[in-house]
Amino acid sequence: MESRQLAYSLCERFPDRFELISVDSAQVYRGLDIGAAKPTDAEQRLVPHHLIDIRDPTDPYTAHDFVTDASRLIESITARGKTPLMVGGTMLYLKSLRSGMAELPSASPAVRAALESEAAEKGWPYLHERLTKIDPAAAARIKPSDRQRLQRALEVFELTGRKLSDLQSESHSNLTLDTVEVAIEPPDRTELHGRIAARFDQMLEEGLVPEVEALRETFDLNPTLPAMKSVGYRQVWEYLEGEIDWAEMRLRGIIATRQLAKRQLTWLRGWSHLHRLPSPNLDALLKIKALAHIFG
RNA sequence: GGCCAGAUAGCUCAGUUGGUAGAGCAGGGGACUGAAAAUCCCCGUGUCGGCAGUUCGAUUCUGCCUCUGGCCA
Repeated sequence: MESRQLAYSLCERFPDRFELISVDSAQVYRGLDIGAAKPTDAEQRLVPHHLIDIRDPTDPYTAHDFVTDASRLIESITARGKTPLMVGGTMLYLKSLRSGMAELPSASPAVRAALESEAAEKGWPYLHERLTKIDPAAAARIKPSDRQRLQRALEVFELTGRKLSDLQSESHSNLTLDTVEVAIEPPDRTELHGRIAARFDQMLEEGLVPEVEALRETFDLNPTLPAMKSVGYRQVWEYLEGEIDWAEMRLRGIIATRQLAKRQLTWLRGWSHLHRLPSPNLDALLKIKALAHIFG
C-alpha cells in the first residue's frame, strides 16, 4: 500500500525519468476506484500510469494479459529512454512476468460451462479421477477440492488434446528483465491489522457502497466476475443482495483484506533478491546498491 | 423478588447414556502457469462458570453460589 507513495517520491526526485506500470488485478477495471485504492487523478498526473482503467469489469483481465501488456510497455518505455517502475501487489502477475508463462489456450467460457455442469452432475472428485487418467502429473499436483485449477487442467486438455503438465514444462517466455525488487516490510501483525481495519472504514466513508451500486447500474455484472470477487466488492455485493447486514459486510471486508495481505506476505517470503525496506523512505531506497546504475 | 433457559477454544455453538471434548468462523503457516484481491492445503489442551456432594472416576448427575438472557411480579 505504501509502495506507491515511495514510487511517487522517487518520481518527484527524478522528474521525467520514470513511467509507472500498475501491477494490480483490480485497478485494471474501470469504475473500481475506492475499493481498489486506485491512484487519484492528481496522483496520476504526477507520472504516466499504465494498466489502469483498461477494462470494463464485465471483461476479465488475466495474468497472461498482464504479461503481454507489461512486456510491450517495458519495451516502449525503455525505447523512450525512461525507466519502467512496476508498482502493485498482484504477486502472480509479477511472478509470471519474471518467469514467463507457458503457451496455453485462453479460457473458453463454453468449455468451462460444460465442465461446471458435469461437475454438478457427477461431482468434482469424478473430474479429478478423469484428470488422473489423462494427466497424472497435473492430477497429483491439483487437489480434487481445488476446482479452479482442476477445471483449468481439464479445459486445456479439451482445447488442445494435450496435457497441461507437458505444455507447462515446454515453452517459457525468454524475456530477460534486469530488475531491482523492493518491498516495504510491514509492521508487526497487530499493527498491520489495525491499519487494514482503518483503511476499510475509510473506503466505506468515501462511498464504497454507492460505488458498487453505480457499477451494478452501469454494467451487466454478476458475482462470478473476477472484478466482483475482489476484496471489498464481493462483500458489498453480498450486502446489496441483502445476504448480510452492514456490520457483517464491514467485518468480512476487513477479514478478506487481512487474508489477502497474508497471502502477499507468503509470496514475498520466498522471493529471492528482494530488498526489504522498513518504511517508505526515499533515502533508504536510494541507498540500495543495485539501483546505483540508474541514478549514477 | 419468583420461574425458566444458558454458562464448553479468541467468537458462534455441538457433544460426552459418567472414563477430562470437537465443528464452523477468526488467527497462524504453506501452495500458487490465461479468475490470482482468485482457488486450495495443513495447524485446535481448553481450570468444559465457581464451590461442595454422590462416585473408583464428574465437564457430564445433585445442591448451593455467581453471571447472562427471557418470562412473571
